[in-house]
Amino acid sequence: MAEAEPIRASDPADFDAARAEAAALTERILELREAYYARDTTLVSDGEYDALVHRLEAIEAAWPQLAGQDSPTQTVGGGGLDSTLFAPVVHAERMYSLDNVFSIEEFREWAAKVVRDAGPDAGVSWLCELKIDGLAINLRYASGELVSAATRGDGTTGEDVTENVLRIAGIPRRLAGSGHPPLVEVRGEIYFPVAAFNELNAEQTAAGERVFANPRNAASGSLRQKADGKGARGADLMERRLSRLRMLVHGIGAWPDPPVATQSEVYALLGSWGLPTSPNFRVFDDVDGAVGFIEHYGEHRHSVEHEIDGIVVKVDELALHDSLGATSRAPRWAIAYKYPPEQVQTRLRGIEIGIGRTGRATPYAVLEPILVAGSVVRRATLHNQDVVRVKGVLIGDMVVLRKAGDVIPEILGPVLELRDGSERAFVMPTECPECGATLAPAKEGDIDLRCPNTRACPAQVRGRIEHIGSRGGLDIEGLGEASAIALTPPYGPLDTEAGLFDLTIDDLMPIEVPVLGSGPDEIVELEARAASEAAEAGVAEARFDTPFRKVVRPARKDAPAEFGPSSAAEELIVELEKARRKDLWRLLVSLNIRHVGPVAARALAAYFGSLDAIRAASAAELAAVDGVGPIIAEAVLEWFGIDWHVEIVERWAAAGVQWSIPGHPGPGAGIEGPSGPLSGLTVVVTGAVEGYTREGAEEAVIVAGGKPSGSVSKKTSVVVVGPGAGSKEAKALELGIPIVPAERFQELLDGGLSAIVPQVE
DNA sequence: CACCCTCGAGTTCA
DNA sequence: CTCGAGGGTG
Repeated sequence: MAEAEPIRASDPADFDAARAEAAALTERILELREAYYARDTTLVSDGEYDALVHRLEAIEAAWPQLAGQDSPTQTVGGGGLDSTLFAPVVHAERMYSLDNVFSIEEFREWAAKVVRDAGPDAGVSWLCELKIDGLAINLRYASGELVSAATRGDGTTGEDVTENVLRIAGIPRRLAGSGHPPLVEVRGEIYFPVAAFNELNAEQTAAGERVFANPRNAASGSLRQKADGKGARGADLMERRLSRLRMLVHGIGAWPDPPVATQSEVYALLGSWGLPTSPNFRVFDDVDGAVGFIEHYGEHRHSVEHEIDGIVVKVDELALHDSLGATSRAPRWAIAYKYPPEQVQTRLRGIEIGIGRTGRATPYAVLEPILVAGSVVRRATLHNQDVVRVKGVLIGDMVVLRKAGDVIPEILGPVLELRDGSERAFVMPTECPECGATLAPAKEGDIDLRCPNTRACPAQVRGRIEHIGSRGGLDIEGLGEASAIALTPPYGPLDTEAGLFDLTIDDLMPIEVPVLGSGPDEIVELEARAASEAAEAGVAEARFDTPFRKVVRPARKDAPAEFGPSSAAEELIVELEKARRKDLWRLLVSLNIRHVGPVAARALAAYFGSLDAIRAASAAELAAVDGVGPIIAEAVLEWFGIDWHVEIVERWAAAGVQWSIPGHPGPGAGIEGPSGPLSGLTVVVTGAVEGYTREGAEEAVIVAGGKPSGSVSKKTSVVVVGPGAGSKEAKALELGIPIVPAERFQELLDGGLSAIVPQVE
């Protein structure tokens, strides 16, 4: 294996260097290939040629936006494709590739040059369309009949995939209308819709097959399948894959004198022939319009059914195409603006275990840091040991990484081609990395392993305390992840949450945590680093942060420094004081009873009115509450059966926590929510609503008598949509559910749906 | 008993 | 955000 130089994607300064090197490599490889295939000349050894290709692959792995379908790593001779399987087809007119730009600045430079070259009198308009991440295809029609469908290949010669293309929905064998030219080539892109691509990869994973790195590879792989001795299962699978492909056309070739003057008219013509054209294109007569288009789709890449890896900008006037001409590779009248990639490859350095607040052991991937969709990712969850096995990743693998829903990093699978034998399998540890207890399944046959040391495992105590402070719990400002770390062993005094409300400023002041970074599982590493740094500097001790203490008076030469509480410490004590009288349901959530989150807790609190009543209830009485079934009832009973749990309740009560709803008439009463303008309505709030936090908006819905919900379904009555809304708005439209703009949220709260509906389209 | 909702839990980074 | 699983309903 040609072990390439380490390449870092996070350094933008390196990008230009990588791009230049990739261009040079591409040129050299194509030159060697041309000599080999066309002139039967071997200029370098096979080994040297392979080294060049590997180097290019390594660069493309680090900067996927450099890997286009015309890269030598993608075309004949690069990926070990067996081109003999498909008959070669010589395109009637050469299929060009496009030059790329990677910034608005470069795009403007290109546009300025086009305007200059077009001449002073030419009015240039810009046709902008989405660059589909798919596979370029050339359809040849003779007098309206499809005679062949071929891949792009090297631009001159492609592969005949007519058989398979004919099974793709929407590609006509015979063009609609009449007056077709004796010969025309229609250029387009075959692609996998994103939803189908995700399904396909899930199926591949389940079947133990390799995942496709991107929709382009998936489209290519599907289209190159051969119907042969694979049996009924193979044929069926092939049919299923082909039926999921789609195509959009975006150009013509080999037609010397088309009866149109602009590219946009070409699209209208193609549409009239019954060919699928994209609805998402626009023509602008100034460059700013094109820039706006590029920026718009940069933010809405997921609002179309196919993957977009950029925007193609073409000069609309066909006359200018001729006068501008082309270089040897690409036309001068079109350019591809490439967005940064959302799917990348990086090295899997290791797999470690995290312990959650319920004790569940979760393996997560430690990755070579890499830039994906706008942020540097270092870790990604692997859920459990089964998922690790199913994904088939080994420690040391290059892995394909993406951000699911643009947020959560997800490992899709290993890049098998880049294995060199040094990778090793992950072995699930048998001991809790935080407390050393033996991990075991909670029940016979469970996949998840758990740390059984519920009471004392520092990771679990820390997790529970963080949960208590969270928005869905007691919502204590100043009690987040960092404070939870500081308050629990090995740094703080809380070995369980029972003592939370007994904390005083004096307890907080002595706390010290290692100064570097944050994050529970990095602590060990950080301590080591802090210690070694301290040793190097000749200091006796590692450097520590004191989150709850600050120097009040600087030390004079011979006097010791004086300390006082930090504002964080004072805030925490004040917030804890306030928390003692928060709603009963919040206190219930804070007990960390399994399956009891904000919703179940609200139901229980409203029905019973006090913790004593809940504690006194039988399983049947608990399950009588709407939204509570046998499992939750059993979890509640079990929770109260454990001594140290009861101790939490008692110590909190002794510290002034109010375990009841004042004025509640007793069990069984008070099940009616407040009635108001929104009675009986289920309301989903998505995006930003001015004047409200998400929590606050939900609270407001409850006060108005409505039921807030996080997901849109048939049962949803109305969806409030603010700026930044995502898939929920689309879902609401799909289901025909009324949508209310955020500005009118207040009207909705005051007057109910009837105040809004007559004015909603 | 087979659905379809909804809820809970885990999760990443700025 | 996504997954899996609890709970309610036809």
